[in-house]
Amino acid sequence: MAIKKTSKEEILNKAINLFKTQGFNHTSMANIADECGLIKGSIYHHFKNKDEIGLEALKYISEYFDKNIFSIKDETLLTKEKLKKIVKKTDEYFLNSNGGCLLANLATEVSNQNEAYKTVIIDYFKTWEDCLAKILEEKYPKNEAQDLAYEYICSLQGSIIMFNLTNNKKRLLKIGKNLLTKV
Amino acid sequence: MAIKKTSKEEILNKAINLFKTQGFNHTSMANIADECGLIKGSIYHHFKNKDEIGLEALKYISEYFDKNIFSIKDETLLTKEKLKKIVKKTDEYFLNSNGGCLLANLATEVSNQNEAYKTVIIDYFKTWEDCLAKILEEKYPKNEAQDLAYEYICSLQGSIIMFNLTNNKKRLLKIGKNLLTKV
Amino acid sequence: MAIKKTSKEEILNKAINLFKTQGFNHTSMANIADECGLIKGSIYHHFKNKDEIGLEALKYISEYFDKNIFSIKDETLLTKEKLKKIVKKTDEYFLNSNGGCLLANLATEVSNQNEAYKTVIIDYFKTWEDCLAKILEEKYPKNEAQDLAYEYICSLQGSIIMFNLTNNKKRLLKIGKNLLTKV
Amino acid sequence: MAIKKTSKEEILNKAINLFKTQGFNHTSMANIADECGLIKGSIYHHFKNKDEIGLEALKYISEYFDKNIFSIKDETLLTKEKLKKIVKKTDEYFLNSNGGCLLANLATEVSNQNEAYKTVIIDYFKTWEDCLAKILEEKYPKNEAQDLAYEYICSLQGSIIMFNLTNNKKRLLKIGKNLLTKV
DNA sequence: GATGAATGAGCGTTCATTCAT
DNA sequence: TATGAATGAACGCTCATTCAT
Repeated sequence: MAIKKTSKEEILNKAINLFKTQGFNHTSMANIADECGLIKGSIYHHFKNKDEIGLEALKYISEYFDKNIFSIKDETLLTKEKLKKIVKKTDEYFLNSNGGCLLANLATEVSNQNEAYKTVIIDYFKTWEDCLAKILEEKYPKNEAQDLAYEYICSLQGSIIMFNLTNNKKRLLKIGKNLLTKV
Repeated sequence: MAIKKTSKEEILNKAINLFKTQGFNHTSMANIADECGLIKGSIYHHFKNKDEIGLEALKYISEYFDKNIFSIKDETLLTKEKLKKIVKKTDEYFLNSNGGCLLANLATEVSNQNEAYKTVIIDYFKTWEDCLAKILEEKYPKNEAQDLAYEYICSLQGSIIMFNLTNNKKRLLKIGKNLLTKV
Repeated sequence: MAIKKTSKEEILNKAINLFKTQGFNHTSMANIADECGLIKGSIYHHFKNKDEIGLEALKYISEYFDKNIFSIKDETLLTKEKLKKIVKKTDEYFLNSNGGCLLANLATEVSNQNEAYKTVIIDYFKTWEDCLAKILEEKYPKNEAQDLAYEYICSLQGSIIMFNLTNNKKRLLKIGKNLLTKV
Repeated sequence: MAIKKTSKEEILNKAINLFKTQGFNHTSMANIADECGLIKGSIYHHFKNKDEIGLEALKYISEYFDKNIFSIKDETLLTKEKLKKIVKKTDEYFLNSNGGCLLANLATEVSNQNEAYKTVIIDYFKTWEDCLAKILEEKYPKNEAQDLAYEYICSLQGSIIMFNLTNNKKRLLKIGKNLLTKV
């Protein structure tokens, strides 16, 4: 025994998948452990408790967006090209994200009971909005840019819920296309 | 003993509130019973099991929308007036609905594991979309009307998630206003 | 199922026995349940948690002493007779109390971590001391009476520890005899 | 790696403190390791298992008493002086012993389940009693000397329990003073 | 219809212990 | 020797559910 069988990141990835498809409260430590080929007690070698897994899961995804998507706003591209790139990467992410957006899911399922979660989630959506607004400001006044950004994120989040129910890809992609018509 | 202390509807209402604010899986039969002044065993005189409460909760809300909001489409009013009335009632409902939209919440939390839930939820959103589309068709071609309806519902659902996080009423109301500019 | 199989008092008595012979921390809810012919979850119908069982166990014994032993101080008997009666009942109790004095045991095992326990335990020993002191005051000045009472209780408690190790009844009884030579 | 960070004796001392203040069963291997700046697995390089730590802890204290206190009986001093010296050292030990007498504590908490522990504990108290009896025999007949020794130890042990509850030093010291009045 | 007592499975967590590195 | 990762059993506790009263 005592051979290294897993890593913090692997556990996190398996947990994220389970949280998205089964919900946070319906995912047990045993479920996560199973998925990693461990027994549930072993998870505690890597995480203090279940809440910590949830919090680190939220931060993990949040950081993924920061690094891979939101950072595009600072690239030297034409307005339209920047937005196109962001929309493309965002669409790709959610089309392949079985179970939707973890941040939004946990916003509805647990953020009422967990202030630390709530803070990360609010921060994620604010950063997203600011990222898009900054690009849109190249063509729109500040307020309008912010509103457009907000409305896009809302429609996308609503659309992800619908995509989960109906699996209609076209409709999901339409939200991004709509945004691109604005620049 | 054997005094009637409660009704099915009362239990349902208390359960709906708990499901919305705490999530379905995090709400126990004991929580629901407590809220009704009963002990948990007594709930089973009214509902077969917890899943039935969830299902009837979804249907209860769905029927509320059918009767009180979606039916407006058949009233004899000008296009704009009809839409105005629907938006007003919808906004009122969600502004006062602590914890957001139960249908959308359960769509993310449990619909993956419960086909009966999923069916009701899909039907609810379809009916909603058709209701709006029917009105918008008075001014738009069929496809466009359907798209506008879908996009409004998506933005509203996304906006409800944000409202739950930030409590910003103005932004929630903006979604409806946006729709009304379209007619 | 659902037939009444036990009572709060029965659970308490079984728990007391286990706490005394195995220690509080080494007695599991499953141990207590086993002893009562229940499964561990069922215990929670009668007690909120394990700490409550411990606290009620302490109070239960404390009240037994109040009612059956300490109350003797108010009976209309000669000083010597009162003391004799108390010593006799006390000796009987501890000779048949497998595992010693729960109050003293929990004083060493858990009172450091549980203020509520500590309070009950301190109160028990104070009441005991005051009871004996009141009787001894009939023959001794106040201070001396209090000291004699205290020393008796200490020797008895020490003696109970030894009795648990060696099972020497005579030595346990000697402590009471000693006290009686004082009046 | 493989640097010597600790010694058996250091672990033992930390463990003794924890056993006395938290109880044996409530002290985990991780608690002990923490206190030593190790991780729990490392403890097993020094001790076979937790029971061995407990047993060696008991022996360690027992030997301390043998060497530093019980040995006084063989010094060339007047009876009263010998007793005085023993009482002084004993009082000092227990006044500074956070959590009381480990031997007595484990006598109540675990000796019922562990014969090896029980043997060491019984032996400790027997040696103590014999030590005092031998000195008292210089002034008293054998039986009486043994009884006085036994009663002193019992009162002291009971008094240590009370000291832990009330922190009243004076009362603890009174037990020793009492003994000294006897010679 | 309501209650109180029970059940068995499962929860998140901690435990003592093992062992390759 | 020390470490980090693992194990399996047990912990206290909660769950949805059942049913005689």
